[in-house]
Amino acid sequence: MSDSQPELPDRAQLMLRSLIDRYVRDGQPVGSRTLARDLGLDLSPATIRNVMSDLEELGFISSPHTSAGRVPTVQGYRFFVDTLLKVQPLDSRSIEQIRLELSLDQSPKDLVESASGLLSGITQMTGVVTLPSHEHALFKRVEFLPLSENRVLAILVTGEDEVQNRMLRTEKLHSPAELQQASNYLNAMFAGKDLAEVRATLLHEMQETRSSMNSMMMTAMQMADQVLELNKDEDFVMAGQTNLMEFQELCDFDKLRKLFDAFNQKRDILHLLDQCVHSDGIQIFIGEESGYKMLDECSMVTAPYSVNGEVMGVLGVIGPTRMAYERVIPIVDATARLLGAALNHKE
Amino acid sequence: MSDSQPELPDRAQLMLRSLIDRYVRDGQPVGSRTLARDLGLDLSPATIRNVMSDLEELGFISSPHTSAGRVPTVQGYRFFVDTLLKVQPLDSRSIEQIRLELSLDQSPKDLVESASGLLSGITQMTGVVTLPSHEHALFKRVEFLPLSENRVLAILVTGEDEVQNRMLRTEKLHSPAELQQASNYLNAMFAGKDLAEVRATLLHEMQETRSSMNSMMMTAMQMADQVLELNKDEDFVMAGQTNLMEFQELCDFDKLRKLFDAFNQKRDILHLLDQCVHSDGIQIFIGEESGYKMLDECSMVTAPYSVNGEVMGVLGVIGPTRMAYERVIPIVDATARLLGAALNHKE
DNA sequence: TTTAGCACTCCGGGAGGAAGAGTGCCAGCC
DNA sequence: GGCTGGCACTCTTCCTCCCGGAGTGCTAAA
Repeated sequence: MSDSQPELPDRAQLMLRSLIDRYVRDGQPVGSRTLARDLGLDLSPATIRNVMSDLEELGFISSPHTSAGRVPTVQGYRFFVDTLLKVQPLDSRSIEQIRLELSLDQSPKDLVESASGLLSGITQMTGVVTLPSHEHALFKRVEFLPLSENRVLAILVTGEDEVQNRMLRTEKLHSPAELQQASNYLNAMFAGKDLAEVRATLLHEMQETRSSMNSMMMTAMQMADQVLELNKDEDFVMAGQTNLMEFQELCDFDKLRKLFDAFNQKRDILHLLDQCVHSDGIQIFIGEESGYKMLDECSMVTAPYSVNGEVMGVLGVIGPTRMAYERVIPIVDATARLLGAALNHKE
Repeated sequence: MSDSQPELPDRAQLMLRSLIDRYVRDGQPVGSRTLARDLGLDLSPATIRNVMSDLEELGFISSPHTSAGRVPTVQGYRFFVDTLLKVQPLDSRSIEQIRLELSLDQSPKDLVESASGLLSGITQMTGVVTLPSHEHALFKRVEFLPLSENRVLAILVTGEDEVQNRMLRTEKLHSPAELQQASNYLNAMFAGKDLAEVRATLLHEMQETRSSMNSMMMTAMQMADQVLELNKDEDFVMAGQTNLMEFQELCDFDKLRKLFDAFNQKRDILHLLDQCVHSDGIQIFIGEESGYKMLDECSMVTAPYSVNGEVMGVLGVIGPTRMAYERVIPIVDATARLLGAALNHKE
């Protein structure tokens, strides 16, 4: 499949390109006459029809019914995106707009909100941004505060003063002094280390040196383990869901409902975004490619964003399959870079 | 107006009631024949028509067009809700379901999520619950953690171990010992007091005794003030927005979009909910009564929920004007009580 | 290889008509 | 005076039919 059409004639490529352009703009099936005009070459509709027929044979376009022009198929979009598309960099004005918006003094959480707002605002589709992962943040310190009964509040400070708290339930009551000792011990041991590494060390230590640990160390270890355990919960932020209601191809209450439900559920979307974390660079799911029915008529363009070379999360845009990929891709790309940069200034 | 029809004949009331019942069930304009059958009395459609004509005159019902039966107006619903409705308590099975769901060990935030989920699940409409106000929580203790530069992390523990943190920026660097001193001072001074009261005392002290304070006290006061300052942000949680897509009367993309946008915006909804905080008991906005265009075809049934007699927030249901008020009201009512109770167990 | 011509197909919209639902009003009945 | 049957009228909804437009595929010729 991958190399059975390495030599799709230039003219056919040009036509596919032109057809997609046109279809993206109008949302109407494109006929041979229209295409002939758009193309600018001096070809008659009849000629165009022949080539279109070839393109249909190859599965790049299809017609909704006998007399209705052609529409790109998923494979058509795929070919277009993979080999026809030349992504031009985003114009500097838009870049400045994004940079400006993200340069305001904001917490990481707010930055992420801004980014998704920007994505949806600029593209008029739905923006989505995962919260930055803490997995590889640096352990700075941990403090334990005794609460009532056998509950302890753990405060974990990471990286450049990101704070998380966890409520722990301990088996026995600990005095403030004990807790202080435990945190001192942990802080001395782990300060400046990568959280994932801390966790690994922790597990290892608890297995290997269990017998030789005194009870304070043991307590400290167990509590630290509890603190880090919950550290993997992922989440994302969305904006502009309702923008999707403006696209006729999605104007079906049933489909739309399934889509919105999936947005609220978060699970499936999260799973999809997860798949994009490790594809360094732009990742695109077109229509059914995502594997989720509710996204059958949608595409998703994503890019990971990173700080200091470490991937922190993913952001992207969800819209109808018929979207202006060459416009969306640079937007997503730029936003990812600029969000990374903005987060870096924080850290 | 209010007493020009104190004496709407019983039969007319019965008919209005019956008509609304029917309309709520079917969503179709109700004709005289149908109503005659529903009513059970031995009256001919012609008689019914006469009374309907009166009800129309009074503004309680109206007909979409000449030959289409009648539909309740907002005033019709209002009259129904205010004087015709007898709210029967919720059946014990549903109550148990709610109680059970809310009795799981959850944080207040999770409880609120559960409550809105329950509201939307049971009613098949949209559930909304404000987060419990912290304004009158009890001050338990505060801790300050020095971070880098001149930033300090303040941890405020209230009530029964609710934790909030705030990042403070202080003018000068404080040593850990100073911070410890400050928190000791504040904890000794305010433990067990109401947050609002703490705030008031704080402001008062800072004005009155400024000159006689030593710098440590001053610092402590200022930081405490900063901590409490941000304590008023309100927010709510929604569930089941998409349920509204199942109602034909809302199946207009434009209206639906405006509605969903308002849900995401939060501002207007929050404002509406705010109005319901102090109406002790069920509050109902029918159609345009809310004053917001996007809710013109919707109604909202709310009830405040409280802990120990102190109102903590509001919850409610948003659905089409044509909703089964006598079913929804007890659900909202019961959920409010049970949420209050569940939060009380926490506190 | 390209093109003009032609027959064919299918969608969309408008016209027309029939059926159904409901109304208002009137005249008669209890 | 209230209730009822009857009747004419209105308005929506749905179906069908039909036509025009758009676009196709095929063929034959340049």
